[in-house]
Amino acid sequence: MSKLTASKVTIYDVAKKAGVGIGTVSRVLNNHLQVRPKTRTRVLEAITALDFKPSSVARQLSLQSQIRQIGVITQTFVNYYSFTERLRGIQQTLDKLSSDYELLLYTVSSLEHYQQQLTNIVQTRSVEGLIIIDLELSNKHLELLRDSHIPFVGINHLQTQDWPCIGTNNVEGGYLATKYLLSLGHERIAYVGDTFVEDYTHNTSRERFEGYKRALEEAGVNLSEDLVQLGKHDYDVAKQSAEKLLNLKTPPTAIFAMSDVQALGCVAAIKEKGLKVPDDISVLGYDDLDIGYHTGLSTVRQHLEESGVKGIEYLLGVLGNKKPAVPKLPSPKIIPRQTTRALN
Amino acid sequence: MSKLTASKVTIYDVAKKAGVGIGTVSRVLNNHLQVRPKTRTRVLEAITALDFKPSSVARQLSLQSQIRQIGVITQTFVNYYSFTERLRGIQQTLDKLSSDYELLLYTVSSLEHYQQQLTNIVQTRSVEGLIIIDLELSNKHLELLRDSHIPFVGINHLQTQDWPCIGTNNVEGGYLATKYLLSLGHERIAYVGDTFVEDYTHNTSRERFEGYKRALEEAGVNLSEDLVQLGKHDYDVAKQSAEKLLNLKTPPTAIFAMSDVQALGCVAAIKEKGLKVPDDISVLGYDDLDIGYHTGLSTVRQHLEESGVKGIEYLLGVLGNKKPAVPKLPSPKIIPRQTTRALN
DNA sequence: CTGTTAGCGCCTTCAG
DNA sequence: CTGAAGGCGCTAACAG
Repeated sequence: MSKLTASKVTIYDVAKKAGVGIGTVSRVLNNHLQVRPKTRTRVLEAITALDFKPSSVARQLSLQSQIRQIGVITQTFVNYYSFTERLRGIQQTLDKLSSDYELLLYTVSSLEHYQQQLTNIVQTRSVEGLIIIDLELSNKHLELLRDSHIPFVGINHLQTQDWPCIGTNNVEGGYLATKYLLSLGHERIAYVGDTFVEDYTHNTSRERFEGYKRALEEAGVNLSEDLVQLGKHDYDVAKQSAEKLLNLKTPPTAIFAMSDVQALGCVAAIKEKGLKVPDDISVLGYDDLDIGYHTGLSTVRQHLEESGVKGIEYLLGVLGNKKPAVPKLPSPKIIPRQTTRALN
Repeated sequence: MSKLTASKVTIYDVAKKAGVGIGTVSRVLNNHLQVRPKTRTRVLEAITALDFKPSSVARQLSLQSQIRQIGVITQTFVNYYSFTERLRGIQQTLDKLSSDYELLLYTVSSLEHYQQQLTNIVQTRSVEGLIIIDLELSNKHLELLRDSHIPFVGINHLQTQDWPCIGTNNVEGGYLATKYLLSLGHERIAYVGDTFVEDYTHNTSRERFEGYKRALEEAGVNLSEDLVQLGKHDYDVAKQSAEKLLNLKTPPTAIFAMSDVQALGCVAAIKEKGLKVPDDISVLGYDDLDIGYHTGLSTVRQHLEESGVKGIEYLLGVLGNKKPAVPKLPSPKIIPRQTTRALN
């Protein structure tokens, strides 16, 4: 039978209950062995009886030993493959470079949520640095972060804005992808990607589409509306998009999907239709996820894991008062595998 | 030119520099708007000049508002697919059920590291609850955690030990998997899995192998050593294992891999050899990862995401002083897709 | 509007 | 071996 009240139990309560001073309680708590076994047990009993839990905050303040944490903030696990590979880079590098920091994971599911999290982070200062993945930053919140003096870095795209960001150029990636397909002789090239949105998330799909458009223009190929399929970032949705494409009067001979997962959806649709990849239709993904490698998917490498590595390296540099330049990632790169081939 | 010294700057320093009292500094810090704009700016200037960063710890102590965190501890991103799906369940459910907690990610790379992390967690009490994924718990550390009164729950296998654990029965899973292949007429069934180890990680591979063995025995099928290929948990390693199997005098007609990733490695090896899945050889994975779905892999569902959901639900229950029973997961379940078929 | 003061819960001297 | 007292950095309530 323990008390049901949740009111804070402090060492004072424990000391009183055990009939000792708080100093003694503190000593048994920290295993300072100069405590007579008997009193020690008395204290221990009092602790369990009262269900006492020491306050880590008070302890830290007294000890002058702040727990150090680095925050990672991203969307709530939609599109979590690329996030995971980035996180892996972050985690492993953090492990290698410093054992002082713990990783705190923030996820946001809406604009409000995002803003609330940012505000919260700034106010509580629970985190010494922040990595922002796949998310935009409004001027207001940019200022907020700046004022807080909490170092931060974005990961996804090239640094274009006024804040440090690590990633590759999505427009270039889309451009390269499309040029690659063009070079294989394809002209009816479809684009399967996320719906363009103007919200708190980085508009990756639009950027890659821009590159796609530009490459087509340069090649003098008409961009036909019906070859552009936008939808939710999801395997099944992409599969449906591909089905629509296949049902066109003149279906595409190649599909450029803005992510590997979506590309796999397209591949599935094509196979279900009884067609072959790449013999009948080529499919090119984007990301170069591990699963792309595992499935033989042709894709565009955007150096996901490395982006995490560089991101955390940069942040640790700032925190260490070296004034590092914002690192650069290699350009996106075509990785041809077994889902693309030249048009006969 | 800012100071290079890192010695703590406090509000007292700021107050002195700005020629005001600490109360005023606190007020501008917290936007208590009863500050004359002029003094406000003075304070702000002092803050930037001194590069003052308020102590979140002192603030929390004063406000009596502990930041609440839940820890997730696991191996450092080997085998991160299943971990990620579990984490997704944890994260989403936490988001749904409570906005009070943040997720803290611990990863361990060795036994020492693991023990150090646990000790650290217990001592600093930085976390109010702990989810332990794919990791074992020695009696010593079990006691450590118990003494700390930090609620914890394991995720991977069925509760067999003396501590709460959520997961499915791996022996049963291996058994079902093998029985399924037997029912398709296969007898030369290979097992591709992780090397058996006795360390801090949960010995999942051995458990599934146990089930495999049992099913073969029951069916009166001889377990031949050369059909058992153990190695690192890795796509490429599994691929090599499969290559070895294919080079046997009498290769297997079916492969049971202990994970989807390894199963995909086997599939790749078979295809490279010019053989077809499942026409020539059946491959059965384990996990039911999203990528299994994406690739049409036959597999054993172990309810990964749901394990995360139940894990965090349980923990939140304990933290909320309801005394929840340890949740149970549905049994492992065969998910036949396109990589298994009956032997002709 | 602003300076001063009393804690927040714990750890660490310093006496006894 | 143990109790008492000061202080960690900050907030909030209280006088001015």
